[in-house]
This record gives sequence, structure tokens and C-alpha cells, in this order.
Amino acid sequence: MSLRHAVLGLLSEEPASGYDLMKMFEISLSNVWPATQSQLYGELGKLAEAGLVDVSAEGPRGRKEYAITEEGLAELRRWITEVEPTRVTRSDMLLRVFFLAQVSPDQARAYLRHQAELVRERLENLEGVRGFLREREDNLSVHGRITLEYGLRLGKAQLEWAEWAEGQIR
Amino acid sequence: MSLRHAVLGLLSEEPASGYDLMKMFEISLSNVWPATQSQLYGELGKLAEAGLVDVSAEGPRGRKEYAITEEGLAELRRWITEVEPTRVTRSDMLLRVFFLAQVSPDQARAYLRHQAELVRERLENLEGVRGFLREREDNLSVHGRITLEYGLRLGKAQLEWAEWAEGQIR
DNA sequence: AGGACCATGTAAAGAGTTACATGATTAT
DNA sequence: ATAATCATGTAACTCTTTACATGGTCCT
Repeated sequence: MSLRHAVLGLLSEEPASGYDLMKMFEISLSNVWPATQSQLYGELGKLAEAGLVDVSAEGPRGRKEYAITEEGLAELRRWITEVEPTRVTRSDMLLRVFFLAQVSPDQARAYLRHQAELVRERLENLEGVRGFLREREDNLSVHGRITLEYGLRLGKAQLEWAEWAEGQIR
Repeated sequence: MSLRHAVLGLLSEEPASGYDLMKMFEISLSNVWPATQSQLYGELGKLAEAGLVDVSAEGPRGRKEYAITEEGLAELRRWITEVEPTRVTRSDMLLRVFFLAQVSPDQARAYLRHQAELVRERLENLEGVRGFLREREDNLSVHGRITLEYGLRLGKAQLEWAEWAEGQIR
């Protein structure tokens, strides 16, 4: 149930509407915990019902601004410190590598080369995020940079692996 | 729909029953594409209905052995070479890092230290898999080693990141 | 007036998890 | 005998995705 905590986390910085959250998910959480608009509105409803958030204001166009409650903040902290992260690794990219014997060595190498290219693009994209984050000093940016560094480091490792793997075929 | 292709991939090596596949998923695919027993039997039914696999033999205790069809093999190859891998990264571990400002610096550092420890355990586990794979020369083992190398390299990057990140707090 | 954007919601389908349910065969 | 393992299946629930549906407000 991490979507719930992603929403609580964003609301712990400042109150926001479903629409605002949607934008925040797109900008800052898309690489960590993507969510759709549809999911967001549903979750906000459940969160309000559970008393973890409140409708703090209403605006034009039926806008409802939600604020985290004390209970919600407590739940967020409990989740951060007490709940063990679940390790679910599902990678259809890697699944293909596992079965690469089913295609020709040329196709296999092309596949790995293509993966390397995709990772390069992703790294460029992350460098863009780095630029966006530079100079900003709020909580989310500080920890956003730490999270970003994770993406950068793992991306580089992935790139080196893809290049190495290509050399391993035949 | 990658579960489908994971099953096709395993069946491309040799025919197997749902029970056999279950064991194979546990041993070799648990770090790449985990699946439950329940999912497997459902998928085999759908795969048979779609003509991608056949019941090739029946044994004691209602055992049904499935074999991949030509159509199934074609679909597997198409999926490997033509379908773009989907990049879905969801990490509740990283999500917590993003919101680490909500707990004390001590708690935050403890969290990162704990993550480092978990990665170390995971790396040890992967070294065990490496031992298991050593000397084996079948298709799945060869590509299994390439897949394993991925886990090892990314695990190491993750470990270094966690240690670096701990130093970044305050 | 019209386009861009703000804003919320519902429905249906697909995937994955957990638990339940049942029974046969093999080895000690 | 009985425990371990082989073997298959269903049900209920949660999460995620995609599509549909609707309308208000702001800016030029």
C-alpha cells in the first residue's frame, strides 16, 4: 500500500488538490512511484475516509484541497521507520535476456545494444531532472537529489552491464 | 503480459507441468519475474486456449505436461525482438528516501544503514546462485549468468549509494 | 468565441497476492 | 501408517491501467 504513503508524503510538505498531486507525481515521483489520475482520486477518497487527510479548502471548479492530519503524519512516519521495504523485482527487460537463446546471436546483441541506448537516454533525462533540482533547497529537493543519485548510479551500472553483456554473446 | 512470456520461455527449453514450472520459477526466475502457483495454473489454461502451448502428456495425480507449440515459439521470439520493454520502476525503498525529511536525521541514517545491510544480504544470496550456476552449460544457465551479473552489479551500485547517502544526511 | 488548462469522478479489465480446498503417490 | 511431496484448481481481494464522461475557469 505505498501509493497511500506517496500521497501522504507529498501532503506532508503542503496541502494540495488531486489535480496538484497529479502534477507532482508526474514531475517528481514518476521515476519512483508512478500513479495515474484515476488512482489518485480514489486514494484521496479512501485516505479522507480513514481520517489520514482532511479537505482543508474548496475552490473553483469543485476543487478540493486536502491536508494531512496528525494521524496521517503519524502513519507516514510509522511506515518510513517501521515497515520493511518489499523487494519486488520484475523486469521484462531482464526476462528477455534470460531467454535470449531463442533468438539469433545477432538479434541478441542488437537487443542488448538497444537496451544500452535506452539507458543512455534515461540517463540524459535524469541529468535534466538534476538541472531542475539544482539550487532548490526544500525538503523534497534535498531528498530528491539523493533519490536522483540512485537513478544515476544504477543507470550507469546498467549501461556498463549492457555493454559487457553484448560482448558475452557467442 | 510478461508472465505469459516467462512461461513460454521456460517451456521453450523443455516440456513441464504447472508444478514443474512453479519450481522453476522459485529457483531461477524469482529475482526476475516472480509468480505464484495460482497465477501459473491460470496462465497455463489461457495459453492452452490460445494455442501457444499443448498438453503433451498426462501423468499420475492428474499431472498435465505442457509443451510449447510452433505458434508459441513464434510469439516468444516476437516478444523478445519486437516488443519494447516497459520501464516500470516502483520502489517503496526509494519512496521512503524521498520523504526521509519526515523523520529525525538519526532515524534517516539508520534507515539507510539498514538498506545497505539488506543489499549485502542480497548480494550474498546472489553469490550463492552463482555457485549453483557454475559449471552448468545449458541455455538458461548461460543467460542466467548474464542476468545474475546484472543483479550483482546493480546490487553493488546500490550498496555504494546507500553508504554515500547516509553521509549526505545533515 | 475558442482553446488551454483546471478539476473531479466512474467503469471495466488485467495482474498479482493470499488463502482455501482437495486429493494422489512415494518413501520411510 | 504417516509424512513429505506431487499436483491441480478456485475465490476473494487489492492494485494498476486505460478509457470514458463531464464540466468550469481563465486568457487572448
